[in-house]
Amino acid sequence: RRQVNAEKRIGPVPGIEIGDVFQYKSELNLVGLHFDIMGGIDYMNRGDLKLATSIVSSEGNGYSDVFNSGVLVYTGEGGNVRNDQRLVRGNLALANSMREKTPVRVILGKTRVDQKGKHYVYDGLYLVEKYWQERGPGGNLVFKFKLVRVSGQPSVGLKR
Amino acid sequence: RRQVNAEKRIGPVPGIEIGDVFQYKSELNLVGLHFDIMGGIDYMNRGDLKLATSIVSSEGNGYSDVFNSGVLVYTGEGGNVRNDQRLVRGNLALANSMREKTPVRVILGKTRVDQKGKHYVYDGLYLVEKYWQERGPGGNLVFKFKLVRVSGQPSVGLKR
DNA sequence: TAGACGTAGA
DNA sequence: TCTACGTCTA
Repeated sequence: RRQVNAEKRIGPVPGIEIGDVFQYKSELNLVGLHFDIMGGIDYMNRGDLKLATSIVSSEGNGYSDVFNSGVLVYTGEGGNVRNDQRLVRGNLALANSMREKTPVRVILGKTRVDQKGKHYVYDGLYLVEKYWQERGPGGNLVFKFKLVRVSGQPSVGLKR
Repeated sequence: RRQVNAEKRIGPVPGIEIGDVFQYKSELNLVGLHFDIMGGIDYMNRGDLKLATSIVSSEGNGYSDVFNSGVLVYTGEGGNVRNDQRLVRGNLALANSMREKTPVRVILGKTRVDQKGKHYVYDGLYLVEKYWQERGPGGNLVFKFKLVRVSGQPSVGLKR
C-alpha cells in the first residue's frame, strides 16, 4: 500500500484525467496529484528553486478565490489578520513558477450539495500569469496569484 | 470512487485481515475499518443505543494508552485539563458495548520508524471488559476502558 | 454548529 | 519543530 504516484512532479500525472473527482483531499495524495495533505500549495525543488506543482482552491474557507472560465485568482498562504503573508514556501514557489513558466495543476475543492465536506475535481494545468499583494479583510497584506488555464485541454464539462 | 465498505458495522470487515497495515487514517475510512476521520472512537446506532464499532489507539498523543499482549487500556475522549470527560458520544458507546458484549475493532496507530507520521495496523476484535474514571495528568476526570482481545484470532506476528 | 487521540514535508 | 486554504459526524 503505497501511493500509485509517489513521485512529485510538474505537469500531468499519469493515469489522472481532467474532470476526475476525488472524495477526500487525502485521495489527492494517494494518486499523486497533490501531496500536501493540509496545505493548499504544493511544490518541489528543482535544484535550489522551489516550483509549484499543484494548488487546491477550496470553496468556503474565506479565501475568496475567484474562478471564472479558466482564470483563477488564488490567495496565497500564511499570515493572518495581524501578520502579512510572506513570499516564502508555497507563495515563493508560485512566483517562481510564473518566472519559469512551469505549469501548475489546479484542483477545485467544491462543497458537496449536502454540505457535508467537499469533493475535489482535477481541472488541469494552469500558468501563473501574474501576482500582486493586496489588503485582506483583516487589513494585512496577502498575495494574489492570477492563473490562466493552458489552452487545448479538454473542458471538464458534464463530469463536474 | 466510493469507499469499498461504506456501511458501518460491528465486527469484522469483509476483505480486511488482522495485521493489515494502512498508511493513513483516511485509508481506514476508505476500507470501512474506522469511519471517523479524526476521532479515535467510532460508533453507530442500534435503535437508540450507541455501540462502538472501532477505536484507534495512537502512540505519542499523550493519551497514555497501555497495550500489552491482547489487553488495551484506552483513554476516553473529550474533556481537557479544566473539564472532566463525560459519558457521551464515543465514551458512552464503549460503555454500551461492554454491557451488550459487542466486539470492537482495534486499530493500533504506530509512529513510523522515520518519525514521519504514523501507520495503522488492524489488530482484530476486542471486548470491553470494564471501564472506570481516574484523574488525568491535568487533574480532570478521564475515562479508561479495558479491552481484551477476543481469543482464537490469528496473532499479528511478523506482519506488524 | 461544535467536536473529534490528525499528518506530512520543509 | 513548525506550518499548512482540513473534514466528517452527530
